[in-house]
Amino acid sequence: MKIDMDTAAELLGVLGNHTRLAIVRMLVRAGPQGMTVGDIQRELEVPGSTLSHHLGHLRGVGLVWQEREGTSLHCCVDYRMIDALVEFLTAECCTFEPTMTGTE
Amino acid sequence: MKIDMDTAAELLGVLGNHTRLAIVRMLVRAGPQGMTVGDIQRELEVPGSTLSHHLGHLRGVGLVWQEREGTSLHCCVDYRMIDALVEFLTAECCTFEPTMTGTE
DNA sequence: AATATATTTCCATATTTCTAGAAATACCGT
DNA sequence: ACGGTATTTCTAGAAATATGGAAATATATT
Repeated sequence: MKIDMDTAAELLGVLGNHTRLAIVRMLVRAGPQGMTVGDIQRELEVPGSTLSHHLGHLRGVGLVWQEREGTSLHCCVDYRMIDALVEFLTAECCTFEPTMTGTE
Repeated sequence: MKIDMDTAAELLGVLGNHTRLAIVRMLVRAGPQGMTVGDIQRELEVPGSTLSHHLGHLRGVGLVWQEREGTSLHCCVDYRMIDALVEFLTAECCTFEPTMTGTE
């Protein structure tokens, strides 16, 4: 997956918050089955409304998706987005040679 | 170079701004000799005070350092910081197995 | 229907960030 | 010392973000 600079800046901005980065890290570690909002809330000890707000951000940029299971919402991270961000940084910001794929 | 989550969040936040990401990308492409503030300003067409503000942020987290040459200030990106960020993302956020280096 | 649990939405407030003009500072050439 | 170019600091307004309580919504159980 290839992302442009606007998308990259957006992803970076969303991850550039302590709480949200912690959420993503937790979700990554939780593996494919993810965690419920409540699980996250208990671990992070953050009010529900605040957590929901942050999850909204993460959902908004596609880093996290949710699936209802009964009364709970399972949250899963989309690894592809993180991979895409790493790829962007590596390709665009880690070399002083113009990108070899020559997109522009 | 290994960074912790607070540092990573800080770096991500600073890079999560369109203008600043553009600056870093430009500096990376400019190579080791970097660019002057004026060069950046001409390319980005942003007021000096605004640019200076953003450069301050980048300097603050160590992503950019500056060296005076006459009346101009040469700006250079610290590749190690970007590498460190990529490493952090790869190690902490790209796998659902606990880090194999077992730091905690 | 009533209750309980899980989560979000609404709302207000506090704080930070972005932006940029104006003034100040730094350096250089004459 | 003066004038010019480069850049920062000061200042402030506007916009965005963060936070969390209270009410609303969704689902399940009895």
